[in-house]
Amino acid sequence: MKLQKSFYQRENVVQIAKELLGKTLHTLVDGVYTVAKITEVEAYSGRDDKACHANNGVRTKRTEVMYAEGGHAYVYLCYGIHHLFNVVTNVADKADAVLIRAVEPIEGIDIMLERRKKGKLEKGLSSGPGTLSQALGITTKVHYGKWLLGDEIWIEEAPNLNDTEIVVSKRIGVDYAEEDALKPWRFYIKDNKWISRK
DNA sequence: AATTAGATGTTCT
DNA sequence: GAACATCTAATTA
Repeated sequence: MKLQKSFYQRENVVQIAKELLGKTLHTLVDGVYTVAKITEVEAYSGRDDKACHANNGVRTKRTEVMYAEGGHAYVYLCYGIHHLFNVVTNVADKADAVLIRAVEPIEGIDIMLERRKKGKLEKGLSSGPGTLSQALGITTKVHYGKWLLGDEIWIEEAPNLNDTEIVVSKRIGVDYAEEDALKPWRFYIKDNKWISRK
């Protein structure tokens, strides 16, 4: 069962980010189906968060989808190489989003190995925001602005985790955001090996 | 084990 | 031109 609009369009991005842990991310690209469990996420807020690309109304071609209603995919190119996948949340014009940072491969593993040019299943296959996108075939070209209730990319329901199974930390790679870099908005599943880093 | 360089699109200066 | 929500392979210690 796909997560519905009502899940994405709530107010609290941080809460949504937490609840995404343990859910499954599904992609169907070029007729190939893959599934992976979300193990690590980060929340970004469109207001009062210097780490967010769309902070305080910054509106460019790249950030445009973040201003759409919750339930769209925000995919952008990082360092000119990596496609990073985000889920837009909240109602239109708020520009909140959740970055998916790591996943655990569930289905279509042979396809992921091929896309990543790896010989065997190992941590490096999909634990990291750039590598997970490559494993699942997510690209800016195909997925930027896609509606998450369609049949190319979507997330399916799963029970929420207990707080005791979730580890909280500050976000990765956002030191330039001054005091906002300290926000405890990164969450990952405790004792799961599919994590970008401790 | 830790550090570094190189890949390179989009945005801002 | 510089910085950036990164990853990998190579080099140094």
